[in-house]
Amino acid sequence: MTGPMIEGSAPAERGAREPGEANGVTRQRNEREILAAAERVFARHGYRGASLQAIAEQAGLPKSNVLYYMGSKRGLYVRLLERMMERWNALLDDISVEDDPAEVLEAFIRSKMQLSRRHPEGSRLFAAEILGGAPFLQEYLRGELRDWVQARARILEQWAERGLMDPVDPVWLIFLIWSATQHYADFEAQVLGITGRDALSDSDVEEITTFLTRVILKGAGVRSRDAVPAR
Amino acid sequence: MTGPMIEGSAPAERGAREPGEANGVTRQRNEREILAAAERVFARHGYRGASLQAIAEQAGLPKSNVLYYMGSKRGLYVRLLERMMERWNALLDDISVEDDPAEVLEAFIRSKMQLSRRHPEGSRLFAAEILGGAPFLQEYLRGELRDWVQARARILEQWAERGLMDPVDPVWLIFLIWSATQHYADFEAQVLGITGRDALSDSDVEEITTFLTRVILKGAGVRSRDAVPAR
DNA sequence: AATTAACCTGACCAAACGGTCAAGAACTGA
DNA sequence: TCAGTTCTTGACCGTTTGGTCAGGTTAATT
Repeated sequence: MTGPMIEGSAPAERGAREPGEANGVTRQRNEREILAAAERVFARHGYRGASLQAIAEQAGLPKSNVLYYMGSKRGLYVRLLERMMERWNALLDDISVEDDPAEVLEAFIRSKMQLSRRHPEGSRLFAAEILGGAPFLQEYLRGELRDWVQARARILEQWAERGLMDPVDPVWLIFLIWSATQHYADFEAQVLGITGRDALSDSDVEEITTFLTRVILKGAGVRSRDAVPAR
Repeated sequence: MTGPMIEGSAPAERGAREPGEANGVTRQRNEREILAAAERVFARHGYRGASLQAIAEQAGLPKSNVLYYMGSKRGLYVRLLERMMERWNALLDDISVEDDPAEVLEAFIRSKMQLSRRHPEGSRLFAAEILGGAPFLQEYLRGELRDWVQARARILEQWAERGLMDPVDPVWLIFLIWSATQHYADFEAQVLGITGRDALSDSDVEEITTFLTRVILKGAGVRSRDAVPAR
């Protein structure tokens, strides 16, 4: 465990950076290809089940080349997790008690849904990590993410106190939104199998988002500050 | 692919069965131990990531013995999936349009929640299988399970027509219940990390069940046939 | 006491695993 | 042109993988 959570995560500060661009360009292209391939393979098979050989093949490179850029399997995996956490942290970063509950909750559902849709592999990678007991993310869960949830829970509580929504447990409510949206990435195979679709279209996603917004907001008794119940 | 979904699943029809009971007892005990250990390991690492060595260690047996009883890794995995599907199929097997929507939906949420609680490893095993693209369960999803969902969706639609609930898409509603309940098994590590608990107690589960029932039923506009809004 | 079936397991196998390394190819700025 | 860096990759290493097998122990049946 030589530096967990950081290991192979700072590709910028190594060697010279100024020398033109060409080598930087090559590195960028290959790293992008490797990260994309690795995200798919890790998402599908989990950390242990993924093989560098499979990742290399999907990236169209020899295995040695993957190790040249990423250092180790562990480092590659950690780097993917960190990238996904960054995407997650960008979500709903600034909300306050003064905001409109309906607007905020709809924005939360909508942006979470889009995160699952834009990065389905990353979403599944995260799910696989948690499913396996979160060996790499335990600190993050008990620290950063916990604070994130607690802060938003407090706001929900204050909304409830002001009568803007029912006095439901805010943490359970956040988990409800979380699971409902996460489901469409993680359980995609099940959703497609049951609905008989090949893929979810944009309009499917829009329909599901509207459905979730309506049911969850109504279920939590959210009253919009303006009488308009969200477009 | 020599006989998918069936392979190692009929241990009864082999050799003699009548000869007393002692050998049958040994077999039962060892198989139980192996299945339990395998469920844990497969749930944690997925099919590819799980090793027979790890399973054998957890079961307290040499690797050869595991193979003696289970034949192959594939067969063992399939057998676990089938066992989990049986548990699932026992859920909410007989409902009709004449039933009370509130009662049925609460029973669904409650029994699904208990399934996740009673068999968390099996639940995670199933999740890992779906997460990996459901290579072993595709037929099941597109067949049996699809029919199961469609049948229940039709009943929900009829309830909506009779004005017993809002005209929401019944399939999305089933997925919502599914994801919300599944979450507490699959994302247990996250739930515990964020809430700062060591484990979910019975009363936690009861509280969550009540919360989910209230929010989802209210959100779907379910009106109990009797005016009583579910105990 | 002898037979037979069930159970047990260490030794072994080819393949795949993550990772190392040296040697060369390709491109860089001077 | 040339030194210097980055990039590329096949060969290789020790370990682990799923699976086989022969030879053994144990226990019920005759």
